[in-house]
Amino acid sequence: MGTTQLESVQEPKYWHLKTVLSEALDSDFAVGEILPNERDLAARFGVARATLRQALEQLELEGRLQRRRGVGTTVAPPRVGVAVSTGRREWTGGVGGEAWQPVDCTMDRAPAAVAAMLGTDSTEPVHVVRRIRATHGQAVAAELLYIPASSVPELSAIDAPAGAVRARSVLRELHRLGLEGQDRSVELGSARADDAKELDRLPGAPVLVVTTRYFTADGTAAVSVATYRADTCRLTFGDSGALEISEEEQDRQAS
Amino acid sequence: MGTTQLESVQEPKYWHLKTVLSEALDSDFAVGEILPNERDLAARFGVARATLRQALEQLELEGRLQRRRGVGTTVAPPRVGVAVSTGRREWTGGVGGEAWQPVDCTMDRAPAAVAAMLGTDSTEPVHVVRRIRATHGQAVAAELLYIPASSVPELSAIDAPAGAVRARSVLRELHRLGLEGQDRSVELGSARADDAKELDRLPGAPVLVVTTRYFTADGTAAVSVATYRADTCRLTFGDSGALEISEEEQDRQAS
DNA sequence: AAGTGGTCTAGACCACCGT
DNA sequence: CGGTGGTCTAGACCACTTC
Repeated sequence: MGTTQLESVQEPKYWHLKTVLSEALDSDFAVGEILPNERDLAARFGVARATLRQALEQLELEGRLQRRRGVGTTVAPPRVGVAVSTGRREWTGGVGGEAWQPVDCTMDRAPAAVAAMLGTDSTEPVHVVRRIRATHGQAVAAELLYIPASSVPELSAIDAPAGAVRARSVLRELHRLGLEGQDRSVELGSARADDAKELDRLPGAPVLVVTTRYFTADGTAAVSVATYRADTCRLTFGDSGALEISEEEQDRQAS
Repeated sequence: MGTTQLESVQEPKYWHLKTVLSEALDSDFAVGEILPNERDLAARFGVARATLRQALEQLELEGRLQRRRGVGTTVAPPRVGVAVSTGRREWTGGVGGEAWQPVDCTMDRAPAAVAAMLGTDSTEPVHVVRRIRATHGQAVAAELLYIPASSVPELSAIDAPAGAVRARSVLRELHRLGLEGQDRSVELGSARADDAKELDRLPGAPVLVVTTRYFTADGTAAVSVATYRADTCRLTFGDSGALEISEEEQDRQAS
């Protein structure tokens, strides 16, 4: 051998640990089952707790585990597919478990990045609608919708009472515009404190940030920034007439 | 000693640290600039290196920083938008920086999850085409394309030499089928060792996993599993005639 | 060889949940 | 209250890159 490297490259302990645990999850555990606590697990594998935690963090990132402070670590169900399709009826939203639920509506300055997309002055206040999306009774996404007052001129005179009621009227106005198209992007982020609270996660939890621009003939009418729980969600996109899997079908497959 | 009276707020140190660093990145650093090393930074902020690292990890996750072992920590450029659109000409791919580059083609068993989507027996070997996608000279994604032999019957007799040449001929056959649609999903994952190597990252690095099913009239013709670097990529989807931003435009905006 | 980030340890205390 | 995961420390050594 001499100068050549050892054939078995040294694999980090936490990586090997992750593999072992992953296989154990497949064979020895059922969804929802509680794992031994971190101190016991670390002792069983003969590693420090920090090392064990590094493996658990990876598995949680991959949606295999769910950890809750004060409770324990459980085996997570498969990720739920969430449709982020070219939704024609996006604003209204069905009454089923799929719906966006308006929570609040305020008037505020848009963040610089959003103002740039809207093509407005960043000091000009815009309508900010907060919506929550739930599936199977679980909150999966929190959204902030930014709508320049100029996009919904009818509303400026109304000045409805704040809260969900006003949110709905803004959405109604927006729906009335007749949107011509949209433009989406997805990237990884970490949950802000307010979003984390809505999603029942700790601040900094990994999220998929979906940014959508809504167009009318006049230009960008609104911008949405939606943060989806990365641990529990798989975003699905319906392309070119492909069959979009329905919620009911998913439930059947799961059972 | 333990905790000093760090304000009355119970904000974790690493979280506060992340905020401070993030603001410093905005004001005091240019893209590409090298930060002080972790030991110095930790000392400067009066925290343990592990705590400082927790903050850096978050910032790297958000695409603000780039860390390389043996080199240092640098300020990352804004994430590059990568089109994952309803690509009609997906198989061929232009010659520009946007292209998928075929690397290899083997015959192997598909993973169980892929076999399920293909609707084939998981023991039946399929063509496995490996492709790399690069933008601006940077590898951004690694893909495995699974194609049942039954989808490309013309090819079974040919048995071209392995490698990129065979990969290209398989893609050509697939292109000839006339695909009717596709079905995409995006989720968070961690890079396998082989993908990590292609993407110049460490194993376990966060990636966006884009799974695509390609349909013909007969059913699913192929399944692609592409892993994009989550730190450097923002996936963009062209919906319903929306303007897809071109690479050239992005470059102009960046400057 | 020197310097960087990556891994690992063995503790400690804190915040939160259930009982 | 006891038990859980979350944060934090002050070290140590390793793998890698660069000079």
